[in-house]
Amino acid sequence: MGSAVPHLYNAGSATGVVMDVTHILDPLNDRQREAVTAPVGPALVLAGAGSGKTRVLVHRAAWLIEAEGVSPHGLLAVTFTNKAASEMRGRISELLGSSAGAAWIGTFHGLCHRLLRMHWQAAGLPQSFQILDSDDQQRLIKRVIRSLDADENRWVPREVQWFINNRKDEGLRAANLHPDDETEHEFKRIYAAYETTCDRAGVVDFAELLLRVQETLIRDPDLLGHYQRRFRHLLVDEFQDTNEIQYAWLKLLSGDGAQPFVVGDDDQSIYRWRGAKVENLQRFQRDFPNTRLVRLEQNYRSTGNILAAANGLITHNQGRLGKELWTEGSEGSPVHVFGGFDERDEAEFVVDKVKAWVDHGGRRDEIAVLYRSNAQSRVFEEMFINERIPYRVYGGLRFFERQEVKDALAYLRLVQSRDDDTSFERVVNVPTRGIGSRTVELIREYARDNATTLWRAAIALTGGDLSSRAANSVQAFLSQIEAMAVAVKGLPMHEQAEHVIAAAQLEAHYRSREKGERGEARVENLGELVNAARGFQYEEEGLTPMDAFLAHAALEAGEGQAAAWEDCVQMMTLHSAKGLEFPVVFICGLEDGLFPHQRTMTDPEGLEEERRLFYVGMTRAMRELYLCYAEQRRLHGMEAYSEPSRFLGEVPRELLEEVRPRMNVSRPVAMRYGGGGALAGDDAGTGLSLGQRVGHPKFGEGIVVTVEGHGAHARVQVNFEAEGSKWLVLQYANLEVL
DNA sequence: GGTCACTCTATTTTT
DNA sequence: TAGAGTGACC
Repeated sequence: MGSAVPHLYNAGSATGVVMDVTHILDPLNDRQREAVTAPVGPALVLAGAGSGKTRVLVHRAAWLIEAEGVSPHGLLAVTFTNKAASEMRGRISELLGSSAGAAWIGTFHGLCHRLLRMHWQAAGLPQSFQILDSDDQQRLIKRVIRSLDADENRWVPREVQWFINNRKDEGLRAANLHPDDETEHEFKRIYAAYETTCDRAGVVDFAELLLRVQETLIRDPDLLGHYQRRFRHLLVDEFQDTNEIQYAWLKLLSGDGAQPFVVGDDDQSIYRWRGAKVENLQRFQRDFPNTRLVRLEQNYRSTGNILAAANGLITHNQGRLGKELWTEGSEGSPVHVFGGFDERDEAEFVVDKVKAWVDHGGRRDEIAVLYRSNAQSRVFEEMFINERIPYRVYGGLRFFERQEVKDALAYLRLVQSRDDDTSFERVVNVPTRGIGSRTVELIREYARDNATTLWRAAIALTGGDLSSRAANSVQAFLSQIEAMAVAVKGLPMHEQAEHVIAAAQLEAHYRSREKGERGEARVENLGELVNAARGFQYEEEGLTPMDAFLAHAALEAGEGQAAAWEDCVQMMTLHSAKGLEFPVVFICGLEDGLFPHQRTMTDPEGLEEERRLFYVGMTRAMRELYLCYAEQRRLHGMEAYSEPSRFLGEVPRELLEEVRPRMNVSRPVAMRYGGGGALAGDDAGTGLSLGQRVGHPKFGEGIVVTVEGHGAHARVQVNFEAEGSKWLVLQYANLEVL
């Protein structure tokens, strides 16, 4: 890697000063250096897992500033998560020995938010616009559906939300849609009504942040020109995860002059389901014809065997850009495979290995247990608790998403922006103050009929059509918010939060509603919220501290779990493991139907994404990788039997080592997960196929929904017309093919 | 307006 | 199995 001779560089034509850039180049290998020092111009770095992707980005930024004489002011670096953004900022400053201050470094959403705050007028937003998180968004959509008298059973809020966000991610407004059928028509109608409601209330959802910026820049060529001239250097992390609008946004900002430097890995694209377009990697090369392509394939993380196993697996995917990881390190141990009897057996195995690791002087936080879906964590948690092994589960409810925190925030938001319907609705009757569903319904109706917000509707109604009792309650609520606004004016933020929480009597509310620990925990969280407000540092200009804090709460929902002070086993889904590394990794629940997940197995693209997910999981491991499955597993309260994951059969067999092969398995080990497994729709030697109509002597007629296993051991799931869905062992079922 | 019992459903997740 | 959501009832 590094050389003893200092690297000198003629720093940018402007300065003519010769800089010592040793600290930037020394820690890099040849490929990384090639990427970092690429001539100013579009560049695409295909960075395999563990190949130093972040390092390249960070060093590129430093290189541009120190060697090319680029002002940090002209630098824009984009990531997907707040964590990645702050890491990048920190590392760049560290490398520069000074702050990267003027550079814009942040998430797509964070940067767009910043632009909207600066140019709220151009964007057509109220100055105090508020941000909806997905929970707020879903509630609002639900309300919109009701207000349209659409059938809630047919138009499921979740699905509508999905639809709207997908359209926005594609850059499409309701007005841009041309529905072909009734369903699409209705979606469009709801979308349009949702847009109107958001505009009226001055609220913006996540996807809107991007779309609104995009539209504003297109509408205002001066503004666009300004930013195009300013940001000549764009750095993008995790490029394979960009969606349509993010790509369009980058391209727009690039204009003719900017030099995007993007880093990504098509093999780690695991977010297609939420709109990410791997194709953007190829599109980039087409759209920026002189793109310099650099591949980073040297891996600094895993042993040779682990890499070979991962490489072997991923070759089963079609249409890859092509990349093969290698290492100068040792081969290490083989990849261990464990087949448990059931999920408890699987968990016990992990427990044993954890204990052994710790007994040999290892730390628990060097171990990660990865699984496909969150529900799988339970067995491990129970087992870890029994065995007194500290653990930490990632994911789950985040601080700013907690009910009590959101209630308090809603008060603060109302104080800030009276028209925020989402917040109004949330707290009109929390704590209960005699404003029942009937009254709220009247307010909604009035708001809808008069095209106004709930707040204004409430004001209008107190002087009119409400019963005197209801009118009094509503009036009391309105006055209370106004009083809060007055009382809070000019106070430091944490005192504002304190005041609002006290005035709304939220503590008493939670204490009385949930006795004992749960209620107490909520009260504590309210205290934490005050602390968060106290410690909040804001640097954005042109925005009140409170607006900044509220935006922060929405954009950065906080940690999933309290920070682990103890040395804990790390547990998380494969998705959340991306970007992390651990000496010891367990990938659990490797069974067909669970991983690859049932719902992806019928779709070849979905299956490839699952395979990439497995690849991501494997490449998290530095030294020891355990692949585990269970033959039988309790799922949704029912016992289910399944075959080991087809992916196991795609890992070169010579790299695998069976741990404690089960004695009662008659098939030879090599046959257990051979040859890629049966594809869905295959009859797997049972003579039955999915969708087949069958008759049963007792249950009548039905349709085969699932086929598992082979020959006489096979089990089928049949959806009977009369009896519903049943699992049957083929050997005894006496099914008649119809 | 609050409680209880019943039904329904059941990836992955950041912002 | 468990959690959310709903509707009936007090």
